Amino acid sequence: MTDTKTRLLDAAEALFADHGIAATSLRDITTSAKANLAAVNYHFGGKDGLLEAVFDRRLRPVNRERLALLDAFESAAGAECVPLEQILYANLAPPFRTLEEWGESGQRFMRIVARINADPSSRIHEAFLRHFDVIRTRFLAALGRTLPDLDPTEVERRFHYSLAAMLHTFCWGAQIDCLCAHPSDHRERVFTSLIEYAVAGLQAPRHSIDVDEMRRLEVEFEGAPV
Amino acid sequence: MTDTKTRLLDAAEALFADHGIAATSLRDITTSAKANLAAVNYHFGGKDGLLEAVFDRRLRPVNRERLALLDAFESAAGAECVPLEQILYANLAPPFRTLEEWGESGQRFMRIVARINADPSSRIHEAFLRHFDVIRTRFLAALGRTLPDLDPTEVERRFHYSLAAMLHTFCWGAQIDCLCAHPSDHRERVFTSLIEYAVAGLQAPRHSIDVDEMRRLEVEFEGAPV
DNA sequence: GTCTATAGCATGATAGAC
DNA sequence: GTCTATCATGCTATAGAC
Repeated sequence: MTDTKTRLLDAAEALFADHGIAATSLRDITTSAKANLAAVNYHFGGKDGLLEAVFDRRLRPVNRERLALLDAFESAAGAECVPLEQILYANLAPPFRTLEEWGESGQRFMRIVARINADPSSRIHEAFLRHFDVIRTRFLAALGRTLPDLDPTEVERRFHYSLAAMLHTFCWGAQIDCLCAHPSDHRERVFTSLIEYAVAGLQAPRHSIDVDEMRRLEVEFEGAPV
Repeated sequence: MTDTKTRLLDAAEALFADHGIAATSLRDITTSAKANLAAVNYHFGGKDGLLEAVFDRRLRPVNRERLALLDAFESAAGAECVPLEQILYANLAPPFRTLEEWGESGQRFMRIVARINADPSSRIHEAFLRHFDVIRTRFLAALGRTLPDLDPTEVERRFHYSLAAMLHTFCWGAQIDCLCAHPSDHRERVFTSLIEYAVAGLQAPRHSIDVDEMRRLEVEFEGAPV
């Protein structure tokens, strides 16, 4: 039998992911972990501490690996800028590897991450964001070097779009048909698909679309029978 | 004074968005709405009914407008396929318009949508998804016609990436510096930025990246000093 | 370090007067 | 349609035995 602390973390991770964080009570967790109700307060100081410990445990190694990968690619590039696909690979490969190595548990964890990310009102949201401070800075810098002609504001926007696509995939991967149509090579395909999409998006030419023209088209058809 | 039902909807929308759904009690809502505690059960049958009514109220007109726009562009295209940017415009313009027309209230609503979307365990999640059944089918069909050479599975994946970028923007728009650096023309810029990014992403060439090569590069640097 | 027991409070829902 | 009053349940957190 693993120790109480680990059993609590495992149980909390599973329940938070499956039923939501707010909907999961300490009773649910301690019952599932076959631990005592008071154990949570003893080991983690409360529910918030437990939640923080849950994502600390997995997020820390993932983000360390992300930085290591970016370092490696930057070394390989020397004075050149790092190719876009390598920057995205450095960002995506570690969580995907976690998904594989941790199995069900990894999938559940990613769903928790997606949920906290979408809920800025969560009390631990700030602590959550702090995990990404360095990541954000380093990856934005790398992207800026590779896309020198793009307004830094626009670089940041597009970086966020790419992160959103990734998080959405982790959150929905198990449920959207198209994302798991072929279970065997599923993850590998999605991984490649995400990078291809984001590389193209990040490189999108500016002023390539004419919004006003579509507005005109829209007005033309206003009041047309629906 | 507006009627109780509307006041309850307004109060619930604001509180759900600002503090989260689970963290908002019926007491918070009825107090804020200057209504009686029992009013929620009378008008909506309970908390879930209220939540469903909250997003029904705004989602229905937005999705109706989406379909109307797509219809208009398909009419304009005749036998041709609808250009990608028009399909994305039809999907994006209605929620952006809502954001403008409803002001603060619209922003809050979008945050609720993003939150429910990221939380598949919510009891009303199924009801939520039903709002998008027709949208999903119609837009996927249009995309498939415009991208005939792309595997339908891949079309669906990329459609999801694009939706994710949009939702993420609605959820974070007010908080990420880069998304609101220039308040005056902020929304117009983000709107255009999103379409440019998604159009490029949807058109991404397949097999344009070599994952294995990056894996080799990674192994080469394995164990390098971090 | 783990347990039992319980304090102290907030919750969603409802019954029934008006 | 709106109110008051209350029920039954669930919650987190803690005190104190072992």
